[in-house]
Amino acid sequence: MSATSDDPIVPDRRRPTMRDVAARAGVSLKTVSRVVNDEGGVSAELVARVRRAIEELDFRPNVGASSLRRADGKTATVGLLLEDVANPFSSALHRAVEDVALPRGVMVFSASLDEDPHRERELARALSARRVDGLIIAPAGDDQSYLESELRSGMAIVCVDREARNLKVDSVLTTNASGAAEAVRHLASTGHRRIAFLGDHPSIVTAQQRYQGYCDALQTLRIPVDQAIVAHDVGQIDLAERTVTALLVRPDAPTALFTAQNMVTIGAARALRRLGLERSIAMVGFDDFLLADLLSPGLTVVAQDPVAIGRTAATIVFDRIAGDTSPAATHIVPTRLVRRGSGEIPAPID
Amino acid sequence: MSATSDDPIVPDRRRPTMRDVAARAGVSLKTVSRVVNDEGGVSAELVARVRRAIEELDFRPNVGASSLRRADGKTATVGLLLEDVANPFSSALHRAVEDVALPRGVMVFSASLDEDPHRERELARALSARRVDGLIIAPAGDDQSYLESELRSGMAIVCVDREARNLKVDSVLTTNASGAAEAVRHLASTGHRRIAFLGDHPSIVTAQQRYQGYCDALQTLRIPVDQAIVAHDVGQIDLAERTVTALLVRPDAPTALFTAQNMVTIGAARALRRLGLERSIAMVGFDDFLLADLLSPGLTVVAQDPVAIGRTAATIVFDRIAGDTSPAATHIVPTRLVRRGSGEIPAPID
DNA sequence: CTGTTAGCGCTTTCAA
DNA sequence: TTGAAAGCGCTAACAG
Repeated sequence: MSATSDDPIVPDRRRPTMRDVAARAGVSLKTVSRVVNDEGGVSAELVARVRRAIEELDFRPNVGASSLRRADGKTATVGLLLEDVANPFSSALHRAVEDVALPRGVMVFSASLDEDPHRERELARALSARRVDGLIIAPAGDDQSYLESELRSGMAIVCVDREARNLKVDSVLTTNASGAAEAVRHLASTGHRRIAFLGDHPSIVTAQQRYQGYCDALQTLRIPVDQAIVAHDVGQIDLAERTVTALLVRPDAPTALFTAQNMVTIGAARALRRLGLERSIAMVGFDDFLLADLLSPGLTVVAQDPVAIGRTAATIVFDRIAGDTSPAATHIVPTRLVRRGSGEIPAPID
Repeated sequence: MSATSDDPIVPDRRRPTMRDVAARAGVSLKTVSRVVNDEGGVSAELVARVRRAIEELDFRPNVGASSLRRADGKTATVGLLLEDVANPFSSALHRAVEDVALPRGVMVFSASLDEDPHRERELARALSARRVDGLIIAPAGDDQSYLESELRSGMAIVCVDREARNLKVDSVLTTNASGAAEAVRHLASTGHRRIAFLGDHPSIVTAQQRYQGYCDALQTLRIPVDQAIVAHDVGQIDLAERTVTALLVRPDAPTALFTAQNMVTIGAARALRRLGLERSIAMVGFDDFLLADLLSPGLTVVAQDPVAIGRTAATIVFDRIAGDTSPAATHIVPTRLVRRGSGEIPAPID
């Protein structure tokens, strides 16, 4: 459905430039530049005249042109490459970055990588072509050496969620392994010994680290890892749902689930609900989400802190842009176990 | 926590330019330009030599510089101004815009307005200074005439979710009023006559339109609007929760709720759950969200289609950028009632 | 097919 | 305190 108004949209004006402003104010180009950039050293009267001309012409400085000539070459833009701007983890992180960038007059380019290494390189190239001052990236591929030349030519780069491979840059990470281990120990503390692992594709580093944490915890508890109740690569809701359903009808079904990714957790919750088992099978998910407390039982999770990750990464990027040349460092943002019910269902006594 | 590696990060190289590439390949600047832009009319041998030089130097064209000189002045960037990049509606829309932009080689600047008209103007100005080819905006303020000069100088502008005031541009809107009316009629169809309205601040146009739909439906049903069970400006989860709780302990409490915004719906669901009334009080929310089907009962909603809105808006922007000068039009993306249980609880027989 | 010259809008450098 | 000239990296317009 669509309604149409009357007159066509047609641009009818060339944008005014500093030259136009200068002519109108009866001053030189450089004086306008001084006023626009608050450089000082201009008489009050000329400042007023220039300001008025700017108003009248609706002049907007062209930051592209200014950064071209400027000594430091800064564009006052940064790039943000995330898994998917629409997922809750990414978008919370995005917002945190924005909150650091905007007060500094910096705009952010954002885009989604979809776990596609080729797409990662394309987008990094596109951002490089736009001369972003900084880049915050959650790498999709397993080799970031292609960013070497950006780094050497002065682009500030910080990795979030996953560290860069073959590239020395700052990174801001979650405690994936120890968080996963905590989830498993928590389940074991109420008697569970058959705890299933359901995670994303193991080519994703964080998925691997969470699996590692699962294995570590089981080993400490002297519980053997049983591949029959381990499922990798079930990172989509419906896939996770089907897998959990299949798992639970087995004779030696698990009594507890550790779901190592958001979509997996949701799929598993659906399966439990459909089977009427949500109060019998214990479950802890990795990564929190809105509404997890509204389900019945509430969903126990190991919560990440995407806002802290984004804020930290952005702060580092701007420090680097401002000239910090200290060695690259890794910053860890801890996870937190949030008990809501699903993770506190005890193992059957049998 | 943070771990440090060894060598400091220090830029050591000026970015190569076309001039450098030309020198290395032993050709003129213009030949490099031709190769970079696939203009054709260059011998295979020179193309190869230029390509090699580009590889060796790790040259990246500077789109800022090129757009400065280019006749059409295009920057291959668009701006996206949303309510909050972290909320599900905005971020789904964001992703849809990205999916239209990236295949065309266009990068997107995104930012959040937080319902702040001043912030809207600041950010629009920042995007204008970066010479975005197009702007997709969900207006926060009630006057967009300040964008007039951008429009006249050729920036393609499309509004989403809310229409522009005092500015003739395309807009892509949801059926707010009729969707709300459908929700109310749906509740009335199972006998409800005391249906509460809980919405966002009425200065927000969409909130107003949804309230209008609520009133319209009641009028058609010959049910008087009772301000005692109407609450505006409860757009935060905890506020909505408290308000619903207060509403339900009244002697003449409503038997059904229409919650006109996402956060309101969530707050109301929490209140119902806390009061143990989730199977007694009917409820329909405006705007869908992940997991609404996992609650018990499942949440009945009037679903918007942020992906369709974003895709439509982006397509229009690119048509405009490509030269479409037809009159501004309004495009409507319909809502859809999704029955999941909460909206089908009948009124008590009393 | 290839190259030269000028200039996009701005800041830098230097002179008045 | 003010301004003139040069040039950032690139493409347009024109020659050869």
